[in-house]
Amino acid sequence: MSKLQALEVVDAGCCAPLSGPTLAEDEAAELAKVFKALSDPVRLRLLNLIASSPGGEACVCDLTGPFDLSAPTISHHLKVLRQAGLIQGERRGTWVYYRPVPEALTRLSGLFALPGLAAASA
Amino acid sequence: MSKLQALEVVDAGCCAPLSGPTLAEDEAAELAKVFKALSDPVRLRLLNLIASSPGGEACVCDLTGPFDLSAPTISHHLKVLRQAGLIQGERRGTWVYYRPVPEALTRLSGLFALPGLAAASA
DNA sequence: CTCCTGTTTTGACATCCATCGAATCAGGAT
DNA sequence: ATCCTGATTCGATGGATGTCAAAACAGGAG
Repeated sequence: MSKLQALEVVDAGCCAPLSGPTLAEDEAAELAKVFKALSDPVRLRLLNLIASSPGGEACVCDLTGPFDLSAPTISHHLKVLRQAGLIQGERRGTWVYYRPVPEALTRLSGLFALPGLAAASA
Repeated sequence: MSKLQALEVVDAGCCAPLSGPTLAEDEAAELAKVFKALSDPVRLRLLNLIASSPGGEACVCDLTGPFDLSAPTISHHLKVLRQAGLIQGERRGTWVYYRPVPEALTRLSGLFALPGLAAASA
């Protein structure tokens, strides 16, 4: 049980846009978990910090500083993001490094694609 | 105050991807509200029903049936989606019709765009 | 081995949220 | 005017969630 990259979210249908065919109840429930993980400002900033880090990964030790929160709280938020399948962690010696899961992000991107629209800026 | 399309969410920066430059605290807070609105299975299905309706809009009277929930609860969820700027409502006579706000959806789509990736399927 | 540092888990607590019934508002019909 | 139906708001309640301190775990250094 020391696997840090375990995803607990079932990988349901990948790319059907929200404006597509009817969303099944279990698909909706599964997607809701992902959005719940994103529904906290701290987790959003954590994901942003990780995704924008050079090398595509960030050490937990660098993620605690930017916040006025205790280490357990940061660890809790990282766990939520991990269980949502948005990030994955790896231990290297003393430190743990997190990186985004690209498939999860691109999947979300496709979710909001609109049928007729190519790109609507502002 | 009978305006049903009032958006209470400040329209912060439109399209900077999550993997882009550092997310400011207030941007993160504002975005978190939007994701919180999406973090409920019922609201996800409501948005899906609305977005996939012929004519791009759906009557509230048609949104109550698919759920085993009371009308006040559905109304509550619609209000949350509305206040997040994801849908907008209009009263026509006895009935109220909701439609998605395209800019809100395309903005979210851009959020998850990955720097190097054009499109990663599956 | 014993420390020490980084990270996660545990347990508790305050706050928030989804849901309901009852009441209220909006608008058409009689 | 009075009714009736659709939709929202109000008030209450059980359950989920963010936060912390304390404890436990992981791994390197002395």
